[in-house]
Amino acid sequence: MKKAPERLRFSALAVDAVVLGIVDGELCGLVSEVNRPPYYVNILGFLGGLINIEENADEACERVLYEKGGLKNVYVEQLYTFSEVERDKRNRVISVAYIALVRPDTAASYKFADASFVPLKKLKNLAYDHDEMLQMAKSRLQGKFAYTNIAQYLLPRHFTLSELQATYEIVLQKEFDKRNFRKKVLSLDLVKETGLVQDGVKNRPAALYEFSSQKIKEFQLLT
Amino acid sequence: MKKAPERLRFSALAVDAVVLGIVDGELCGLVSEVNRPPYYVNILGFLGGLINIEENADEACERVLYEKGGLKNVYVEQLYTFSEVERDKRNRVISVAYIALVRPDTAASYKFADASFVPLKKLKNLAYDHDEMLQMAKSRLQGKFAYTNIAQYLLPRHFTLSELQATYEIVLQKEFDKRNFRKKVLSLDLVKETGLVQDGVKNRPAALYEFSSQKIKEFQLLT
DNA sequence: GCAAAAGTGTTAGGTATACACCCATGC
DNA sequence: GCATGGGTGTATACCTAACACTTTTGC
Repeated sequence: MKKAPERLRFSALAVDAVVLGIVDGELCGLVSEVNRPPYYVNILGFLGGLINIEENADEACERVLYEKGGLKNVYVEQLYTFSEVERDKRNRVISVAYIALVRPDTAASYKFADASFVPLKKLKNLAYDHDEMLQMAKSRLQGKFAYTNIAQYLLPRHFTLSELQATYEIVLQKEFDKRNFRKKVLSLDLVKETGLVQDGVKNRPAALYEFSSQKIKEFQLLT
Repeated sequence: MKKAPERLRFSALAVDAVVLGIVDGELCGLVSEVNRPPYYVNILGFLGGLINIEENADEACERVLYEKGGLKNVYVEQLYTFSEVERDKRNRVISVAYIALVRPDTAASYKFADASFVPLKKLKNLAYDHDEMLQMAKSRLQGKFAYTNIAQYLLPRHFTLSELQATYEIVLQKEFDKRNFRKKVLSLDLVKETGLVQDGVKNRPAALYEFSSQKIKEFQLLT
């Protein structure tokens, strides 16, 4: 593979990953300290890194998630490409942004370098154009929650219907009626019983469910 | 604005535009001959071009649409970024793809260099990864038709409800009941009457409507 | 008066919403 | 036995889907 001719190669290419997960009932984003003097110091930003010559953007994202976040096998999807000329004040950098979703076990016990999960409502004044990235990631997630089974990537493999409902309520910022919610997810075949029940809880143990399909599938709106 | 350091600048950056419009009751894409020996000869592809150092991807797309397609003031939205290492066999090129929509007057009388509107079902074996781009553009358009007022960009400013219905049927490849369709679009306030009627038709003239909002707005699903 | 497309209402079935109490378990 | 969250049914309003005939115009 040849490089492009010199005059056409003015920009670096990066990926940024908006990693989302639920911690203590709140939707959180994974951020770390950005330290790029003189413009970006004492400021938070999402994980990001440059694309290498031998990889595509998806592969770069996967690598960055592992190298900078210690994350492997997480759900990712491309979000949007940010290309404002001055989006990085130091150099021209075009960034392909991704959304990644992690399950609660990963998010709750997260420990890697200086990266940490911070509730979205505390994520303001991030580095570069990461505020905009976050807004877009949030709307995209909410959109997909309504008509796909993407919620599975924010839940453990087995979960109770109350946990599922809580996940929807946290992401969509909206409450659901317990009975109607259950009827809906069951009638859509979104989830199915595992036959297992909770263990070690101090109240009546709930039945454990799993998603019917591991693949992203489209459903009717959960408004 | 400095360029990025040399070792980080291996790729050219391009935009490609999947321009869609309806001609003779068919959804068509705007393609032109690609002539890039030795790999891409006698083959069709969407309009595309390189991003310049002083512009962002949206601006590059707008410029390419004008320079290579003679198009101005058309609706555009970013679709997806294609970054496979070998997507262009000559050089490493990462491309930010866009969807653009043109109104029937533009599409029907289109004439610019060798570009032309070709029905989607005839667009096979396009250059680069443009087949994949087209599939993605088509699904995106169908998705947005179902829950936004994006249809306005494929219609004239004033249109009859039958034309609106035909547009939905062409894009979604699905027939609607005339009475139910009308009830739906009116109850959603998707469109409103202009008070005008058709002129010069040899049957009963239909009332002309316009979209209630010029901005992209979300609605309930038109399934 | 005929051809062509416009325009219009009703019914039935299904989906969405609102709402309150009993159940199983651990302590 | 009490505190905690689990689990369940019904009635109503609303929305969707199916369906056919009359109206207006140009020629």
